[in-house]
Amino acid sequence: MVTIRDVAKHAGVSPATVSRVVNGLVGYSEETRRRVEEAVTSLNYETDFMARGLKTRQTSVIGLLAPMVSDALASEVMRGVEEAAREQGYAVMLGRTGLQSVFIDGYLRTLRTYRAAGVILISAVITQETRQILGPNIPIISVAISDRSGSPSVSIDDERAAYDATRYLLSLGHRRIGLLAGDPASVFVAHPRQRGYERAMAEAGHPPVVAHGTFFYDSGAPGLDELLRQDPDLTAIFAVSDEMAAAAVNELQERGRRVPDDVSVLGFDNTSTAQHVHPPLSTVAQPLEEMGRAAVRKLLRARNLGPRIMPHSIIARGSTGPPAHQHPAHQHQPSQEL
Amino acid sequence: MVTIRDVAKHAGVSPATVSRVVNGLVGYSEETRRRVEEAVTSLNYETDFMARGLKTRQTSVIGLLAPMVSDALASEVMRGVEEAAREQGYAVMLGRTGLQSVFIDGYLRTLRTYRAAGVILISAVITQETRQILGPNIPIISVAISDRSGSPSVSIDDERAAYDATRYLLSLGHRRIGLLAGDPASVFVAHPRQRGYERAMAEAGHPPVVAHGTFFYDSGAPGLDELLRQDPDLTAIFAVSDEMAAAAVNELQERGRRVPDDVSVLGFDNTSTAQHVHPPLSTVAQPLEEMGRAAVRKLLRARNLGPRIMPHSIIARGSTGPPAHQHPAHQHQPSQEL
DNA sequence: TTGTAAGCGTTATCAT
DNA sequence: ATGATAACGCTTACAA
Repeated sequence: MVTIRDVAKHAGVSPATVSRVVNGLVGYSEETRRRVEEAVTSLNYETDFMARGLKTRQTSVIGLLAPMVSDALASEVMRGVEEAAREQGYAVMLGRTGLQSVFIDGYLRTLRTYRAAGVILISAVITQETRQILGPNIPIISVAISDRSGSPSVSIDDERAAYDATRYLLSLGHRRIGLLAGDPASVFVAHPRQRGYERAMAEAGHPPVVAHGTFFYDSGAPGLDELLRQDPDLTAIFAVSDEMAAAAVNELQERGRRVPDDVSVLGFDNTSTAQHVHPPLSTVAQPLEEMGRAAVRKLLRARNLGPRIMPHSIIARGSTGPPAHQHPAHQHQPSQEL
Repeated sequence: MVTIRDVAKHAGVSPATVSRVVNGLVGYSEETRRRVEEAVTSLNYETDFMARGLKTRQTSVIGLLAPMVSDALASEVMRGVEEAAREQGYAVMLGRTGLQSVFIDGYLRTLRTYRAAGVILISAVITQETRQILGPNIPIISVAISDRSGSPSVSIDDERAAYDATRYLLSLGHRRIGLLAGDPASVFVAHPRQRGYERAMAEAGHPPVVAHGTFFYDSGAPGLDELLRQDPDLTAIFAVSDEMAAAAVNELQERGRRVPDDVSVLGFDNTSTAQHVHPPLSTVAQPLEEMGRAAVRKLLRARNLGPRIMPHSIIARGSTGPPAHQHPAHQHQPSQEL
């Protein structure tokens, strides 16, 4: 292995000077710089991160903790994180965490002993304990989750996004809109999304119709079933994840109902799943990749305080449209544009 | 920060002894062990990986390089890698690589200076250059790619799997089977999969019908179009990725053809995509997660030589069935079980 | 502008 | 069975 001393010898300077040049500090002549750089390339020298880390008490690694939940979502964020990290010269250390915080603690500890430059949490909330394990020197930030604690975070306004999405369905003329919600106990974003829906429905004077799923595909069909049991005349389904929405579309068609002619379906997150169903899913988009990039930048800046809210948007694809007509027994409602 | 000296002092022994106990080496009395362990827990001591890495020239880091291609596939493998690594006390350092090897070289260098314990390559092939950058001390292994070079790898037999898949379609009674192939130039598995299909078709005495896509969803519809142009009477489509197969299913239905009644569709990889289409995709399954786990184990064993072939299987779901009947102009072929 | 030297926290060698 | 001590390769005061 070629060390900094080898380079120093080759360039005829001291190790200290080599270190200065390599790290772009000040305090050497142009001529020296040239000679050192020549030596570096000709010897193919590379800084030993272990030695540097031991000395500086910092490494260029960013810890990235992602849950097993909604892989497609985490994948998008990860892409953004990885790209931004690479551009800034950081490596990404990956940990997959379940819903249990058992693993997350372990990872946090590992990250601390590796002297990580920072930690990014996808779809998980920063607790007191989290902060405590990490100690005061390692910053942490959460992504894609509406954090109410005021901790550093990058996310959309989930409540508002769900509200807007419901308004969108309302503006299409729908009145009987069912919510395929998530389990608030296990997934944090479930709660604000449900609140947004309920607020929009309340404002419009329509009763909410809610069933709970797990965010995963498998829970979509049973959830739809439950919704339809509560109100067989639903003309629109709003699912808080694309996977559940996709399952709803497929199950609806299985039952002989056309999408969107008979029932509209709206998803959430704009993951790749949304485009793989037929018709493709209208959905609420989060700028996932950009959120990942933003998280890295925010983490690495000194001022890493408070939440950062990113814009959401509603992408209308084929799975939503105006309602055909209400159930024969009910009054006919012409579709209305808002 | 609490160091090994603090523990030594607390336990009334030397740092060397603490090190021996912590690392489970020999050379200390039962009584000493007890005292040291008490000190470790009561001081909450944790080994500094940087210092250890500097000294031992090794860290418990496994580098994981995944392409942007077919995210769902990489995700599955990653899960297996991450789990196995954690169980063995290793951390995973993630790099996403494009199809270009530009990034991969950079990551390899980073991994080397971090003194990684080993490197896992998903869907990418180990080249001479790769090996050279890594040096002789860091083992590397590729996953989910049929490597012909004899380098360490974990994969299925892609040629054989495609052959078996085609035979499966043949056994259902299909004669006119189109292949939605991948681009052999950009994705390595494309080639053996195409060969397997061609071999099975040749043996059965049927002409191959081939169109090329990119493995991604978007290339599915155009690919199907091309296939149907070559032979409008195709009764089965075999796509070498689930994404292309999903696109084919959707496009087929868009054109008013029923799946599988009019046309059967078979996918490849058994990613989550396969279950999100309607009807759910029959597909060729690779034990992706298990392959990830196997890769970690193989990497960490001393004897890490040659390829390891994992079993593939064909999962019949709703998208395949016997052909209804041939084109009216042709002879009727009763469906036949093989 | 440049060099010397003292660690960073650990492990490994060599005594005892 | 245990302890001194010397590295590992780097950064950083402090000197010059």
